[in-house]
Amino acid sequence: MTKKQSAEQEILKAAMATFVKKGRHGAKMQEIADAAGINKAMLHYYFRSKDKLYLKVFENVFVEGFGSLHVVFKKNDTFEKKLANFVDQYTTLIMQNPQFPMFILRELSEGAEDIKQVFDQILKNIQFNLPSVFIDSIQTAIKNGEIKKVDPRQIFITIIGSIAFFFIAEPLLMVFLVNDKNYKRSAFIEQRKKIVTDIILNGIKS
Amino acid sequence: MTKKQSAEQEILKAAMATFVKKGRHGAKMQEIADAAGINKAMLHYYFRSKDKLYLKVFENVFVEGFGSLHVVFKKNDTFEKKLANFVDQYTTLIMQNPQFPMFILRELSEGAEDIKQVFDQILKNIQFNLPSVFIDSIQTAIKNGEIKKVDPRQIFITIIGSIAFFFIAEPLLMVFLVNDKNYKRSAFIEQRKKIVTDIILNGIKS
DNA sequence: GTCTATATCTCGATAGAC
DNA sequence: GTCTATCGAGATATAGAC
Repeated sequence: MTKKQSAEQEILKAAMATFVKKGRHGAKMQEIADAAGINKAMLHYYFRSKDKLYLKVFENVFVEGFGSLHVVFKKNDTFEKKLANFVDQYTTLIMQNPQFPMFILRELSEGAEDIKQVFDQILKNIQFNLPSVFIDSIQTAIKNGEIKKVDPRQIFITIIGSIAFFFIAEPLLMVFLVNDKNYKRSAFIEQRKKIVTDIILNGIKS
Repeated sequence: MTKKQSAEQEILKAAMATFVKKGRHGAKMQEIADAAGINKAMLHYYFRSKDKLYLKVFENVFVEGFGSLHVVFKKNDTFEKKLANFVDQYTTLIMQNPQFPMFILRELSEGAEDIKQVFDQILKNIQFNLPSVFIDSIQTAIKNGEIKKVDPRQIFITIIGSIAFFFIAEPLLMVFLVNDKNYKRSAFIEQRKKIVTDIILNGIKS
């Protein structure tokens, strides 16, 4: 039996799906209500306004999607294994919600003031230290002689970008990949994990 | 003297800036009119509707921003030089309009039907063959023994992603980079050209 | 071609019955 | 808590004078 969720949870779920797909202004309250199978007035009853609902969604997406990602880096291990592990885990995480990265980046790129404030607040609350954990780890690997002396910030961006870009650009990439009879999404993504790890590791190892 | 452009051109220019920044639904006609220094009614006079203006903007952004990019690959040269050249040129191109990639990907990700149709039409008209030129070039390099046997589609995505991701994610990355007193955007981007080229080349060379 | 005024419509929000 | 009906703001679009 599918356990009936509370109306509030149903709304939030539907709102996440709708905002993630269409963005802050593209998504309509009626559309969210329909997706939740709930009357439009209830959205206001539970969340007061579209803005408040939207900000709640943004927070949820960020925390659910990326909040615990730095945990992947806590192990003591060779940089090679840390990298392979991270690429694998991060890719797998995104695969579950392929539109999350685009949503976060899109909303930040619009530069709305209220989003900036909420975002700062989120970062404080969840102690989102992925970059520093990451960069510390890279610096250690450089000192150990595992990898070449390359600006850790650049390596960080290259790793994250190599993983996330596929999902961000997927609708565009599909235009070209879909001609390909060999294209199978899940296999391609699995292949991608390995290749991204290989390229970056070979690209920076001593 | 600044040569006075036609009203139509002024509108299109303002519409591009506004839609690129705020997206299809975030941008308002009044805002565009103000940016163009032209009465709002003129927007409808020249472009009939917001939808039509928006689709025109999408087409212009894509063609202006990426339409001629494959030209960079026409030279007969080593793969190493072709890659370095491409990274340099593509980065420089995006730097002139850093928000173009996000705009294109964002609008495609929303999956609106009219955009899909216009997009198919654009691809036919401009013969956007960047991926095939790219992939052919990679396949040749594999046969020559210049680089390892790696799926060219994956290499393509990695190269494009490594370049574009910085600009797509810039508002997010700034949160972390800005603490850094050493951070100078233009220098960072120049440094990035070299590092991306190095990582990928070392990552895949035989 | 350009502008003012206004019509039309979409959508977020609320009132009030149940 | 939930629903129907409706309001009102704001945005697109048009009419019509110049």
